[in-house]
Amino acid sequence: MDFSSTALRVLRQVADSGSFTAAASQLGYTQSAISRQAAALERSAGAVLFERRSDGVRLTPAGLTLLRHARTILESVAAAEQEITASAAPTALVRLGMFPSAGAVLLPGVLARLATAAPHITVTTREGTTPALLRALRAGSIDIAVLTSRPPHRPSDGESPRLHIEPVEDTELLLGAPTTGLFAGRTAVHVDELVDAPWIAAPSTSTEPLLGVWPGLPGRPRIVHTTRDWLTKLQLVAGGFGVTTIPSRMSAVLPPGVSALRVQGVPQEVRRILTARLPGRPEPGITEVLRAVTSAL
Amino acid sequence: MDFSSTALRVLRQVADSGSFTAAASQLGYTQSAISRQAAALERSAGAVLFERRSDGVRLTPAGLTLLRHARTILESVAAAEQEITASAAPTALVRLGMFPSAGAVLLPGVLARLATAAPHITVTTREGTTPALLRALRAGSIDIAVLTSRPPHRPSDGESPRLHIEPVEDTELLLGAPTTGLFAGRTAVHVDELVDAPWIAAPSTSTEPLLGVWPGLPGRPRIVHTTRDWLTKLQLVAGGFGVTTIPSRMSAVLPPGVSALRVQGVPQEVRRILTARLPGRPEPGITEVLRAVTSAL
DNA sequence: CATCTGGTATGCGTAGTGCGCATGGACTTC
DNA sequence: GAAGTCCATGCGCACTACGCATACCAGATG
Repeated sequence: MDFSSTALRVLRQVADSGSFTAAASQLGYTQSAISRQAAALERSAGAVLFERRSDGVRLTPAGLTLLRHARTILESVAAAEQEITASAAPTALVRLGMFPSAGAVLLPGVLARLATAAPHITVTTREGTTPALLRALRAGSIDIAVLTSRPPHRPSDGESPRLHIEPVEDTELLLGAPTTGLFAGRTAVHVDELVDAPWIAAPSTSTEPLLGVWPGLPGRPRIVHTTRDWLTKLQLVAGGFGVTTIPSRMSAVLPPGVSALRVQGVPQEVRRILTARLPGRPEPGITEVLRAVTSAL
Repeated sequence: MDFSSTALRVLRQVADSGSFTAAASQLGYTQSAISRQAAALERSAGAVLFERRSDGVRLTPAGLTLLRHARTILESVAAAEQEITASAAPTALVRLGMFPSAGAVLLPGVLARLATAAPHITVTTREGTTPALLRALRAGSIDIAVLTSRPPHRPSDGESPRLHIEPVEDTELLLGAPTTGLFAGRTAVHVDELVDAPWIAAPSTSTEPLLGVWPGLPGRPRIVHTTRDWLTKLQLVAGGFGVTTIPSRMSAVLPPGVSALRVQGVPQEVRRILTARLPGRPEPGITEVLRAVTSAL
């Protein structure tokens, strides 16, 4: 019989929320994850803890028993956390989440700016997709999310609490192509030249609009490599193995052998960079970091 | 900040034992595992908890703080366990650990015997290597270990507590070969016929004496397939893709196409089957299962 | 009844974690 | 300095956690 504190938190939240789905959105997980956590908890407790009903979940007697202990355990955990972190250095911590290419193109600028403007702030970062970052934000595991969106820039999702969203900059999607070869010496290409191009894309989950390939091309694109890592992508392009899309700000950090080209013959592809945070008055450190993100661009 | 109860148990045991190594053997882990658990615990607590000294480990102030809370948390966990299992059915549970091929050749017999002789006993089983089973036994996560040993049958390991070990049966190692083909119609082979045979072995960790290949053959054996699974092994043999060693008791459950042959020209290879349990007077359920194991053979 | 709208379970694929094995470095003891 | 402690760590493997997509189920609504 072995419990992790996350499992106990799940139990508590399910008890408080009355359903797996609600608990999931409170905790920043998907419903699937909560369902499995619940099943695992029952397995490790050796008893049925949840009574699944058509309108949600209620705790069985065994579940209520465990809940009682879970609350005291979680209190102890919180107390321990309190005591231990109290003795540590009191530097302000801001947890930043951002879309993957932000790490290369704007994180260094943000950190550099903060190092002089607000050296007492410690920034930790993590990467993620837009939905993952929004979940993390609502769950309180990050303080700021740096996102991209494509037009039309509707308010991302309709869940509550409404997030405080602020546009930072509109940027243009460009084509990353080998400096030598087919497009050598050019500064732009026509979209018709791309229909049969070999693309280097991100692994897609069939739900996302296929990152890395120019949007709206007719037919099925010819994807020759897939990788999540930007350095890999760019080195593949430099090696002449394909082309990929790049945000315009990334042209500042392209390795030798890769050129950024505009694409003509179609309307500009605009990507908006924006920040999201929970509503209400932010802590001063968060404001400081938001300012650094805005001005680093 | 997220703690699993195993991590807290590790903390407590390290505090009580005074070293990672001692805690490891108490808890049935390797030293390596404890070292990593400790590092992970420090990472998740965000503080240095252990002071590594040349003669062991002592807790830092932060470690002592967490230890205090860990004890109360573990008490709550134990209390929860108590309450929940108290309301469950009071069937005796015996946890059996055994070497891999025992599952096929003797577990069915043991369970059948128990079903009539002691139907109130619930038996759970797991497989493992001899050292893993001995660790589990000492750690209290299994009640009985069913092991094999090869001569000389020395007392397995010298650690304390001394285990209560009882031989069950001596059995002979045989050769599993395709019924048709090179050895068709034979009941025995000479060891010289095996020097260039294609072997189907278990994946070896270079520390074990290479299971599945006849021991003591000159030269390096020609291993054509490796698998841990007995059914796979036997089906490969049946298909004529190689030969392997089998314990003599398994000849009762060989699939069609596989024959068990004696090996001549060398002394019999004897494998002893034995049971191990912690010393002292065993619970009645354990005695019952031990008796079933002995008499099922 | 058909359908829709809440809910939970589950197959699948992937990234991450836990752990054993082997080894290496630091320190103590003889 | 040789041997015996101890802890840390690279490697490989199996397992787990989780997200996505989908299936399924019960009650409300047409």
